[in-house]
Amino acid sequence: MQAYWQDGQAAVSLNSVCQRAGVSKPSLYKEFGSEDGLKQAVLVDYHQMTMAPLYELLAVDQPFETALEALTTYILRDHQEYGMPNGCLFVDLCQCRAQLGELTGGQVDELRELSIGTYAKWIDRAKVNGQFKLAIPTQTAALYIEAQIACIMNMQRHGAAANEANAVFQLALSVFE
Amino acid sequence: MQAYWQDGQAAVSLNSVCQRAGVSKPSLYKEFGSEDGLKQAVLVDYHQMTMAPLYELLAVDQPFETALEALTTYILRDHQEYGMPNGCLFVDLCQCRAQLGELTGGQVDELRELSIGTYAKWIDRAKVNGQFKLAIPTQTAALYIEAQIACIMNMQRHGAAANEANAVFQLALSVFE
DNA sequence: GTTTTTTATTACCGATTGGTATTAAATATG
DNA sequence: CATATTTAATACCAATCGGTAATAAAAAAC
Repeated sequence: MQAYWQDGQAAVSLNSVCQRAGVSKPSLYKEFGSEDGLKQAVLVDYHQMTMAPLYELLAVDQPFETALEALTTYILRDHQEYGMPNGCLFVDLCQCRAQLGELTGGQVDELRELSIGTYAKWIDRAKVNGQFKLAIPTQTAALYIEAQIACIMNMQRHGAAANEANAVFQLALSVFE
Repeated sequence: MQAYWQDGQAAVSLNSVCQRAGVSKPSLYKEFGSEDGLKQAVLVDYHQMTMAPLYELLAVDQPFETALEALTTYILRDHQEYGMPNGCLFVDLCQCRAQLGELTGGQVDELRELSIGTYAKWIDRAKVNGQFKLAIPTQTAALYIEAQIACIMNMQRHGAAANEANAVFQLALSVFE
């Protein structure tokens, strides 16, 4: 996960993974079956570690504005502080969707649906509570949030200054205020 | 250019380029020196064809709102109609910046500066004319525009429905209204 | 303590990568 | 027409890719 996250999934070979993990190639194949299987397993782990917490955050019953702030704080937290590479492994995988194997590709699709569905539910709740004032379809808003998160993850990974990325993200989310 | 644009620069080998172009490998090397040289040349061409027109659009002396509409129209035009692949070759290269060679990487940096600089000049002009009301640094706004364009190009390339991508982009640019 | 069974390693597979030396074809010169 | 010169294609290079068969080491069973 560390290697894929840090160097970009497409730039990391199986050989280098084995070398880095101090594991022989047949051992890795015994465990994951194929490169595709490894990537899928990594993605599931990554999702559990870094994305699931965000969904829980949005499931909490609190004012839309408060949740929006919590989301912003979570997304813009300094990865380095937690010993994590910049950027987002999931975003990286989404962008290379066409080059992925069956397992990883399917997992990506599944998690994208989950992601957008979570945003949509959150927004629908806010609409019911009268806290979401914008007159746009829920789906559009959900896609917008997903896109903006991906956008900022790309900026962070590309090495953009933290304050610049933060400013861009806050500007993007200001449409909801 | 067609191959890189359509399939993603990283997924296209030199061999396949030669095969596709009906050119032998030594001939290609005579012309471009290396894969790095080919990609740089492709990028320069791509920029001239699809990005330079946008800059010219922003250089025209017209109200900010009008230019914003022109920008939106240009960005959201249907690529298929013009026989172009979806997405943006430049955005693709930016996202793989770390994996690029010296020539292509340098060219990417140069064109990114040009791109952001162009947006910044446009916004500064709008500020002087009192047409840009938002109280944010020019650099932030320029980065924001670049990010939103990249964002929508990614959506288009990923196969998002045109109306969804359009809605997201228009929502993003609505912060300037 | 010897034999079986499991575990993990080395060494290899064909395919493909970017890149070139060598050779054949075509053009220009005499 | 024959020779020199340029142009381009075939055939090859080492390195690396994902993946696996053969084999050595360790653990379990007797």
